Amino acid sequence: MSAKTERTRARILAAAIELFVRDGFDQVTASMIAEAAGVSQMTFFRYFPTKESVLTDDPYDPLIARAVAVQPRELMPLERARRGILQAWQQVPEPDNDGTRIRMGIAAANPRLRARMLENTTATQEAIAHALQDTGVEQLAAQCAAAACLAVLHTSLIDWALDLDMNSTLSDRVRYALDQLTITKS
Amino acid sequence: MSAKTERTRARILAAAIELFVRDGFDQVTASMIAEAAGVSQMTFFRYFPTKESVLTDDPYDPLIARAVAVQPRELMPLERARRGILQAWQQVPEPDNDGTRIRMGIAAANPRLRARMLENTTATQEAIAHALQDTGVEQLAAQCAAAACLAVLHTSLIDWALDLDMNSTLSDRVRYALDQLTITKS
DNA sequence: CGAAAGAATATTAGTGACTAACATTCTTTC
DNA sequence: GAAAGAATGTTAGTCACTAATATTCTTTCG
Repeated sequence: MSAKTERTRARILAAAIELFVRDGFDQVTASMIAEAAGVSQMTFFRYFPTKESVLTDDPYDPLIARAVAVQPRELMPLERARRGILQAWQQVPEPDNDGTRIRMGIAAANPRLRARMLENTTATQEAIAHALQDTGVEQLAAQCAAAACLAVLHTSLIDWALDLDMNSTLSDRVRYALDQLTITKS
Repeated sequence: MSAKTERTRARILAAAIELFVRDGFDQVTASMIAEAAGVSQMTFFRYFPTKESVLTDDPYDPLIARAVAVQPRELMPLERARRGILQAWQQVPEPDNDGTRIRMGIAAANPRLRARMLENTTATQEAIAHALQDTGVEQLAAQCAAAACLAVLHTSLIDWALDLDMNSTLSDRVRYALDQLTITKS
């Protein structure tokens, strides 16, 4: 119910990553992963609903919405979303540079997987938008602010995952990326 | 090579839309569309590489990149991308409220299709980002500006497609949405 | 300890989105 | 009006994913 389940899951995930790295995501079939992990194809899909979910399932952030809701109401919607995400992000530990970064790197290199990752942020986007709307922001404005911030967050994640030289930390990039949303035109 | 081809394509498209509207995207198979259009399943895939592409293929944007590249270099990257998209958009005719809007409405209601639409903007995003980088903008900054603008554009398209009351035109919304990216904080 | 309950897994078979290979039927052109 | 070339059909196959049912662990409790 738990110990074995977790071991199996870990085995499948490790086998999948290894094959993806070696042969490329599209060249690897679900059956190949299953065989490498010593389970049946059926079992693979019990642990991961889709082949893509091996890479793109990330239990992102329910706390972002709360951080957005708390921002001062005088600010413009975009600025409130921006600051909320920034604050929420600082409370999250820097992701381990082993697993997460490798998985993100594979996903970042594949357009379909990138789109999938963005799709997974839909819930967060809705949550942010609703938090803004609850304090009087118009619907389209709220959706746009949320979408822009998450797009930028997503972009910085990809940039980090693809930067093999590891020039700076992820949170540095997130901060920098979110700053791009500030137009400081004189 | 042309007359017949176009007629066939139109027949397939019309049949697909009708079935999608009646039964829902996921309930309709490619074979059903083919049969309704009086062609073989093979022929369907010759005209539309994927079932999703019936709805999500939009030859929008090669001109956007050019419009971005032309913007004054003194402006911040985000502002340049924003104005470029805005100008490019104004040169495009308001989409016919029949076909386009119905198709977009179906796509907007389905998370997988929304992701597909976003994926299709990848090329445009790269083009915008490169146009900015060619004038000295840093890579991550350029990518962020492009991603934010396209996310907002995408958001306004969805909003328009799902607004059954048709309160305002698409270009009105695009303008409004892009304006959200301007933080006019004192 | 040992059997019954419950979870995890395997097997088999099927659907639906696509693709490749090849044959066949238009259309066009000279 | 036939030859060249394009569009279409047929057949068969792969791969992601699902449903149903059988089977093998694990656990737990008497």
